[in-house]
Amino acid sequence: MPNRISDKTVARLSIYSRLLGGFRQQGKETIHSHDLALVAGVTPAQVRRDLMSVGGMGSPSKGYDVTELSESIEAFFGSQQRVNVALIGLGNIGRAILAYFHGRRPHLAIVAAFDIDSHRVDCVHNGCRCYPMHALGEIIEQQKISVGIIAVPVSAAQEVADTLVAHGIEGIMNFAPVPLRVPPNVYLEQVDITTSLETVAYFARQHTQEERR
Amino acid sequence: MPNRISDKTVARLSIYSRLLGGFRQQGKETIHSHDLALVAGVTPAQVRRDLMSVGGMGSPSKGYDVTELSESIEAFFGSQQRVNVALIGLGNIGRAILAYFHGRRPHLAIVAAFDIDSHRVDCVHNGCRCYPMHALGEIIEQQKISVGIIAVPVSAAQEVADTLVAHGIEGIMNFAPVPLRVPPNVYLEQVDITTSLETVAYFARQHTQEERR
DNA sequence: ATACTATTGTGAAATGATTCACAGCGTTAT
DNA sequence: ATAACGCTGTGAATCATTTCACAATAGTAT
Ligand SMILES: NC(=O)c1ccc[n+]([C@@H]2O[C@H](COP(=O)([O-])OP(=O)(O)OC[C@H]3O[C@@H](n4cnc5c(N)ncnc54)[C@H](O)[C@@H]3O)[C@@H](O)[C@H]2O)c1
Ligand SMILES: NC(=O)c1ccc[n+]([C@@H]2O[C@H](COP(=O)([O-])OP(=O)(O)OC[C@H]3O[C@@H](n4cnc5c(N)ncnc54)[C@H](O)[C@@H]3O)[C@@H](O)[C@H]2O)c1
Repeated sequence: MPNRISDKTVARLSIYSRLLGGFRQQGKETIHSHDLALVAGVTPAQVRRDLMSVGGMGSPSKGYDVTELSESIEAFFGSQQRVNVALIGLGNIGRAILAYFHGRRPHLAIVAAFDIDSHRVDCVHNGCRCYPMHALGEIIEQQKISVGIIAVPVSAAQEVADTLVAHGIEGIMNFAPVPLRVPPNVYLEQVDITTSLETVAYFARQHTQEERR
Repeated sequence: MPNRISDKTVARLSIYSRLLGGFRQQGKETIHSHDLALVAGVTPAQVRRDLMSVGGMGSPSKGYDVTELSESIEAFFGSQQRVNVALIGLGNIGRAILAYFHGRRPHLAIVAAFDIDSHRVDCVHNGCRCYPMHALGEIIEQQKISVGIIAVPVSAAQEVADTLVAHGIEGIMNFAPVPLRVPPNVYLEQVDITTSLETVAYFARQHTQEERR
């Protein structure tokens, strides 16, 4: 593969896509890199660079066609083919995520939840059934699930990851604050909220000190 | 300031700190960059680079003293001075976060929550009282709050951010999937879970295609 | 003591991401 | 028509981050 697209670019394309959806609804027909950059909080040059990845088809002095661009990015994300997601761990954060994603993106849906707690198993939250852990392999295969969200305690996270990998999962979003080991052919996204908050606290203090100078 | 420490390094230091805490508890006295790198999922060279920022005091063939290093990083994060955090929006994700951070880090605590919903106001969740929005300025000043977590709907996020900034907040962690505009002296961390999941789904599919080659 | 080994700390090189800057080109005005 | 404008697409430059590679060094064995 000659030019691989970086994860940063992919993340920004997702943001552009969401913003373009808004512009589309409010009837805006064209948009300039400058305007998209402003609302996305990036530079115009970066918008243009990123849009090259999806074959940026803008016109000078008219900018980009909102509908066309929106559809190009959707196509880039493969909206034609559905990605099914499993959620492991229906605790506080698991339930919040399930509620949040319910019915949001048609091509990207949480289709099954799993937990070891027998009180949670067999309940249906937001149109999604919770299965016992031993059903994991069977359901992943049946429902063609390719992405897993890990929302279990730290102590269980690596074991759950191993199980997911063993059943052929190709991407994992992990909320447990522990670095997971997965094979290189599985894409891993760590969402470490503790670390993020600690980083914010650190730089917040830095700013204060700089002002004092 | 000659050498500013990057946000990436700060985030990794937070991870090292947490891992070192574990090693400390289990009585490990020294650790090598290689071992810390393994559990943190980074390279040994990166660990050593990062530790230079906190004045890395390792010894050849003995490695780093776990207790000493742990305390150095804690000091780097300023554990002597408490950082007080406000949470705006006590919905699904707000409550999950409140439950999660309750009593976890002594020097970094959510001390007040805010919501416009009168049903939520005045309740106490996990030892944290929920105040009405109009009390924001007063409580921020009283409790010396310097960091805000935004967990309100997209439509209200920018307005809440502006209010926080107006009351002197210095760092914001934003869960609403919309890029916020804040002045450059306020540190902003976007936690965009939708975008993260979309990125995972994209690269998961990529991996599949590469395997097919 | 002395030699040997394994690991740190860190310049220097490599890699990756962002920004600059401008040629080329629709669009609009005249 | 033609000129003038302002924006896109992109090569090149800059900036940031990671990795390499090795001299310096503390511990260990002989
Ligand atoms: N709540 C938050 O805001 C938050 C923030 C950051 C990180 N996290 C992390 O997310 C994870 C979950 O947090 P939470 O607050 O939802 O915790 P929780 O205790 O409310 O939920 C954990 C769930 O996982 C289930 N579980 C435990 N072991 C399991 C296993 N082996 N297999 C399957 N399910 C299992 C439990 O039954 C429970 O339902 C933790 O690792 C936590 O550190 C949570
Ligand atoms: N739940 C998730 O897993 C999840 C994931 C990613 C992002 N988010 C984002 O986090 C935010 C909150 O999500 P949620 O699921 O908790 O939603 P929610 O509707 O459950 O909670 C929102 C809360 O904010 C309060 N609120 C609304 N307007 C307000 C205002 N102007 N000032 C103060 N409080 C106000 C509401 O009363 C409510 O309690 C949303 O922007 C959502 O997109 C949530």
